[in-house]
Amino acid sequence: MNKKVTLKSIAKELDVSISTVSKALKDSPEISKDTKQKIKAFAKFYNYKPNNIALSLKNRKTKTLGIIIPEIVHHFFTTVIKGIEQVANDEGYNVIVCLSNNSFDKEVINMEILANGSTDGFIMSVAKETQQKKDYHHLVETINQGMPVVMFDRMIPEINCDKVIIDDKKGARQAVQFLIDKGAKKVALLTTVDYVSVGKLRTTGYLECLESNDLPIDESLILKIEDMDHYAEKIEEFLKQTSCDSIFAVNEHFAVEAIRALRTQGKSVPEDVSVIAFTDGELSKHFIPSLTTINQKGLEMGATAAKLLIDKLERPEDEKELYQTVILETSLIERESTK
Amino acid sequence: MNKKVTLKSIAKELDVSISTVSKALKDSPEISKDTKQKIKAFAKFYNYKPNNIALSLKNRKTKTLGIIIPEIVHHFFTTVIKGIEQVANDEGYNVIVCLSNNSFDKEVINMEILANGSTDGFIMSVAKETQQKKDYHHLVETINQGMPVVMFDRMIPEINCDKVIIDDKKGARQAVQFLIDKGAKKVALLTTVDYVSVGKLRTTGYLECLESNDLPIDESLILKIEDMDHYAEKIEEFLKQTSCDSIFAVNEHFAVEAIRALRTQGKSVPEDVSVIAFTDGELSKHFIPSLTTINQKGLEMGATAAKLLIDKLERPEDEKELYQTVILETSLIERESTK
DNA sequence: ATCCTCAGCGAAAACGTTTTCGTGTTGACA
DNA sequence: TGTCAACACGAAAACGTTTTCGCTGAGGAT
Repeated sequence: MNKKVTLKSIAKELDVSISTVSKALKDSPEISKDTKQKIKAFAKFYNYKPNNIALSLKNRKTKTLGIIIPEIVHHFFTTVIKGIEQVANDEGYNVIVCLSNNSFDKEVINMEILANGSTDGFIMSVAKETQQKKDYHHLVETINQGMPVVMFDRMIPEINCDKVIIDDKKGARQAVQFLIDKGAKKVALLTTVDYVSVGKLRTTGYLECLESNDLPIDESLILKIEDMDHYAEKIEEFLKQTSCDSIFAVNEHFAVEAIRALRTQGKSVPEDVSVIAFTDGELSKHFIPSLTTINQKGLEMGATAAKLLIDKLERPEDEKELYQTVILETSLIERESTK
Repeated sequence: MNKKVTLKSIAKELDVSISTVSKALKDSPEISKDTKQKIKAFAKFYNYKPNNIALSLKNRKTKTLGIIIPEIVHHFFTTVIKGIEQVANDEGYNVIVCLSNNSFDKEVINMEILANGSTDGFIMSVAKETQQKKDYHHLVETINQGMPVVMFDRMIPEINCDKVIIDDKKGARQAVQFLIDKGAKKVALLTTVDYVSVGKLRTTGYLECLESNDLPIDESLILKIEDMDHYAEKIEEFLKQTSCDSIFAVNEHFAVEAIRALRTQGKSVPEDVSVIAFTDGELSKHFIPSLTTINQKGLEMGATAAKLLIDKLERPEDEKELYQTVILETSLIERESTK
């Protein structure tokens, strides 16, 4: 087990000073050709690599980005991570991932731990509980400490930082309009409770679209799901006592369960009922029928967030106070679940 | 923007030495009650938190685990990460995630970067390309440097380190036996090329099971898929020119595409053909028909890997040479795709 | 009055870098 | 021979901790 080689050990071995080794490896003109060559050869032979921790301490930057998300077993979030990772890697950054599991406390703890030197900045989608509690002290504090934060998807309007989101309201309108254009008269909505920001926005989009098409808003066509553990039952029950000609679901899981419920009721998709969903994931692509969806642009969102963050990190101190919100365009992907 | 408070700044402000501050905050008996109280109050008020980087440098440990996986937009890998994250967090560790994208070079680079101080150890599933090339120098080197590595799922038998895997061969036998017990005579196999270790093992399991049941091995019932970009077409073509009464697929995507292909041929699942798959993911659960699967135990695998790694990290130097391979039991989850 | 003890605190090294600022040696030149 | 510049290198500080050791002064014991 060969111990790690350091500048010190090289210096000792070659009987020069640490500074000389450091300079030689950086090709400093201060050092003579002979010495440089000797040191470089030695370093290469023993596979010297500078210690990141020491560098971080010295430079006061870690070259790593902290990602805090509510959940990782989730297609959208993983595509975002992938997007982040790609640009981060290209720019020489690593990513350290923490999960809040939608818990406020875990989100706070994770932020506090990472904020103490472990990362240069954060990319995050806030926990459901945080949105519900409206307690943002951890966010405010880390931002005040000069640590940049970029929020994506589930963000908090009151917090002053960079954001990258999609236009959820517009996406929802796009989806519902698509159904209406195909002749829908009674569009059901499967959504989440209002304190989830994106759920609320999509609900608003749905309502706005009905209104602008002079269609009546029928509360009995709207299901707001709170308990994510038993949503299938809720949907089945809901669909039993409502008749609609199409369904707009705010995520693909709701859509799939709706289709399953419809099928047990003897209705088929898209012949009897059209279904459209937000979030374009694995299920949407492979399900039979495959799902017409509004693409949430995970990859792009992650990439944009990473760019915003790195840009801020590499900018001089005095230019950091300008925050921007990037709104990504959604697109509608037509597949088999609508006719 | 309040700058970070350090021991130094506290010491200066309170007109004591840095050592005194450090000791006071650690409740050392060396420091008088009065002084301790004063310092603690000050530290609390200004929200002092020790700098992780400085601690890492001092302690020569970072309390973070490096995860290197081929791909993150993948249900199995994310469940593994979740499993790792849970136990890591409980033990006070963070995780830093790197993606190899199945590229040998990226795997090597990621390892080298993280190995220089950024992490205390690795949990990894090797890239397909690495398995193909059989170049393991990066693994050997980091292990030789005294950095523990735990491999999961796709592992390399020749490398001496902790491993956690499932018994792929046994799982495959379990799946095929299940089909045979239900009356299958012609079991088709949808698998990957042989250099993917788990693919090969599952193939072997399939062959062994047929043999032990005195069923003939029919090469025309076996499809080995290399190009993961066009597997759907391959499967469709394959199923057109083979007739089978059941299918064993080494992952759920192959299974789903098989079902789709069968359906276009006018065959239904499970009435005409039974389908069973490895890897219990989102698709398996929500597809219609839902898939009978062999559970790959992602969560458990991640948790076990993390435990093994942390255990090794916190063990004294001289006890580290014993490597173990944990084999997780697979379980068969019966759903709608088999009869 | 002298010695010892001990409480309470500070100095300094160490972790591995980078970088600034010396410092000694050489050679050229007057 | 003396001066000066250039060259090649080393010492030391700094990043923020922890920890060992040493120091000082007060108080008690003799």
